Amino acid sequence: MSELPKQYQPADHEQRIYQLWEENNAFAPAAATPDDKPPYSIVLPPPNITGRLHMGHALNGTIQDILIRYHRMQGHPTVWIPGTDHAGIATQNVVEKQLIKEGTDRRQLGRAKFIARVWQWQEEYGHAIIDQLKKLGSSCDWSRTTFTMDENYIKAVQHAFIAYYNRGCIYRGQRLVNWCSRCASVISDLEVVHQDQMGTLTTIKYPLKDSHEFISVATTRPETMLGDTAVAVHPEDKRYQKLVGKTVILPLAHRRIPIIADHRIDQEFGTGAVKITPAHDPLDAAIGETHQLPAIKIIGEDGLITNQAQEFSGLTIEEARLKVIAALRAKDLIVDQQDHQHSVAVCYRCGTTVEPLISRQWFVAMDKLKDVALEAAQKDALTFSPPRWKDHYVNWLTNVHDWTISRQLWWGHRLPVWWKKGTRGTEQEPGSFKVGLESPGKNWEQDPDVLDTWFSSALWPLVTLGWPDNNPDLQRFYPTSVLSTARDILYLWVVRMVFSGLELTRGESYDNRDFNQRLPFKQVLIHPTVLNHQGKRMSKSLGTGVDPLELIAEYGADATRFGLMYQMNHDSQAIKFDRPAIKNARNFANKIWNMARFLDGLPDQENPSPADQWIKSRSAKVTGQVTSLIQRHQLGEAARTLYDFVWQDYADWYIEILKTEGSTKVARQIFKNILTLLHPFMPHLTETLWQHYNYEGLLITAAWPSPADQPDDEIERQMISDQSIIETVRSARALLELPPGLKIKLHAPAAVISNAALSRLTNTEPANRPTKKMKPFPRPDGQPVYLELPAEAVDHLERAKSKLRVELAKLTDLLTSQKLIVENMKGKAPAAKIIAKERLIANTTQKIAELNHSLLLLE
RNA sequence: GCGCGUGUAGCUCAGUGGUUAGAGCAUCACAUUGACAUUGUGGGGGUCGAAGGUUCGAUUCCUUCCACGCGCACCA
Repeated sequence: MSELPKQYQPADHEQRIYQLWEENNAFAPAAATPDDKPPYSIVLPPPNITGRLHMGHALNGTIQDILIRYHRMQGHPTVWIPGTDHAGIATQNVVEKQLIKEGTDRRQLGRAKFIARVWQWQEEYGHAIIDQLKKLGSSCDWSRTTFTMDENYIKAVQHAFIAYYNRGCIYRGQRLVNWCSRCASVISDLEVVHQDQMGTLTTIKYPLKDSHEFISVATTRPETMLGDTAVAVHPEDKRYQKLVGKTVILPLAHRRIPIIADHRIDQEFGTGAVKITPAHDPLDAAIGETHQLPAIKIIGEDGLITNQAQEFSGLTIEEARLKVIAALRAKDLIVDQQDHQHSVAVCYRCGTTVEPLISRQWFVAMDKLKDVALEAAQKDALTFSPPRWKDHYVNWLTNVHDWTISRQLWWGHRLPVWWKKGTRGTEQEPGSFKVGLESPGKNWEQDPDVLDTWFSSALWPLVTLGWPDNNPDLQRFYPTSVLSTARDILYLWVVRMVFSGLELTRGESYDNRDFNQRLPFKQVLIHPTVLNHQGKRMSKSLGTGVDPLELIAEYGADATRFGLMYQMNHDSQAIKFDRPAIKNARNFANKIWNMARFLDGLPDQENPSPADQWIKSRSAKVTGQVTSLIQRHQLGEAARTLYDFVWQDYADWYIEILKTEGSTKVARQIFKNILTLLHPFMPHLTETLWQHYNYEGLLITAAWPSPADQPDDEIERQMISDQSIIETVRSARALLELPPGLKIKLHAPAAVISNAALSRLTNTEPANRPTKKMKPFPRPDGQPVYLELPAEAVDHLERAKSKLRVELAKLTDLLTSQKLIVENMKGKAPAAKIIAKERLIANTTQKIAELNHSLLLLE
């Protein structure tokens, strides 16, 4: 056995250990299970190829790796499947920016060359984040690494589209959608975020036909009046009831539009009368549908005013707004303009204001898919941790709208849709396409659109396991065991995986799986968001981020992992990142390292002590607790339990006692158990030491311990009592300013710790009985330890006395109030409670007597 | 606007209807040339966000309010 260096230097071991695991194929699932344990599987949420490892990845990676390593050690055939997402818009943006720097753009390049450029980019940079995950120690089965644009993935996506289409779950329709003019694409409702902005609320007079009267409407978007097809009021609005059914002449456009009544109008807002623009506003579209109003599209996909609006045609929205207001003002039709705060829809990728407009797109019909996904949650076949996320899931799915899945981008999955040449986008459109893998023939061309990135991500657990083939992997590892993710993609991704999985594994080809077997995963773990120390979002642009790679370089992967876990509470929504916690975890790693060095240097010693029994009991208890905590996904609590056990019980107490007495065999056995329990949290350090000791095989595939001994509550109680002796002596020594080197006499009866050890830990000499020269110092339970003090210490004795008097006063007050409470309790509280309280009073009374006695002897 | 979460020591967080509310970090004092200064020991530090209510008793349960965070929403 070689000698360990004085400090644990992560950089000297991490890479070497990781290679050792890879060389031994340790990340692959075990083939057979002697005791028939069920398979355990997790799919890694695929990071975007444009991404760089951030704290969220580091946290989620650690959580998943702990679960994977724990189950692997428990003997389950375990697999963690990694991969990356092609991230349509994000990646296209990155490459487009590159092109702009080169002085060109994608349109000049053309579609085929542009796609080639994206692939080139992907090959060069797309694996960066995977390499970074390895640095964390992630034990993914890299042989299964999947990219959402792999050949088989592309096939699977098309297969899914076709299956959905054939079952009526995908349709092409003309509807109001969100248009991002910068991305030049439609985006789904979930890709829109709302931002509060200051704008202007303009009130405009609309003249009534055959009258000199007006009806005034308020709007933040005057330019859309060009597309108005009605004015709406609330049916019960007394101001307008007599106008309902009349006609107004729409200024500028000179069209006749009706005044209608609809209960969705808010009488309180503005003038209570609203202009209705069905082609460019969601509420107006809904009202338009009810009242069968025409929709006039006055804003096009290019973000410019269409030729539906004569002299405004070709203007940008801002230009049109100014021109409309000027024209209205010229006709004296503006009543007033006020500052107004309202929320504006913007694209979550680029922040561009989203334009609602009517467009023909492809949609997933959610009505057909949501019910079974809801049922899964309601019947708890799918569970959430923390459980409150179930409500969010149910609520969102209950109110879900159809999902717009086509995108007018170039980078992504092409739709398996074929058009008769020249028919797409024309009035003859319906019926002029076919859906299928192959082109129907010469005169057909493939739809140029691509699918929403989330459409392919939604198939992730399926395709990574071989779907659409019902192959052995799918049979073995599907449904996966848990899905761990951040909350911000619950709707974008998690929900969509659930209904996709449920729908696409139906039927004979999949052994007529029942409902539970069709879910992509059984449990959803929503981990906290890592915020910076001020509780603000970590953001690269604001410079408020912490780079996990930098932490790994400075403190090591294990410290980064353990420090994160130590801070985490799985039920809370945030972690305010605390760098000292990572440093502390680094110190912890070093502490363990030095415990190993100490054991290495320790000659074998069989000098049995009750302390051996005590540490065995503690170890057994902690083994049980940690197992149960991991099982319940309470990883933060598990880390803290281990930390306390290792540093306090094992290092500070047991090893210190071992310097006097005890069994090195027991010490080594417990240390081995510690390495095993700690392995999921600190894999490199523990494996390094495991190899150092030449233990059998690799720790990564070693068996998870079950408690080797019965916890012994009695000995643990005795040990706590013994510890209080030592603490009381140390406290007294500090209080009386006794020189640390000075040996004094001590009398105190200990049960677990021998006199020799006691003597060493307190720097005292044992005395068999209290002599007259000895002074009593009460322990927390009131029982005294006796110390024989040197002459100079007696000067400080007054301190001990006054401390004791303060303590006595407090206890006397406590006793009085306790007696009062128990009087009040009589006849009101349950008998058992009263008895417990009375016992407490007896204890307090006895303790007061003990302290009084001590005080008397001190005087 | 509706909903969810959080508020406990200087900081980050545990915890509990009933004894004197805990930990880590930070801080202060002391120690240390044999596992470890990435160490050890001891100390100081909190009217548990505010106000009401339920209860013999509330930091804990309920209500309201305040602050912060996060969702959802068709406020034209």
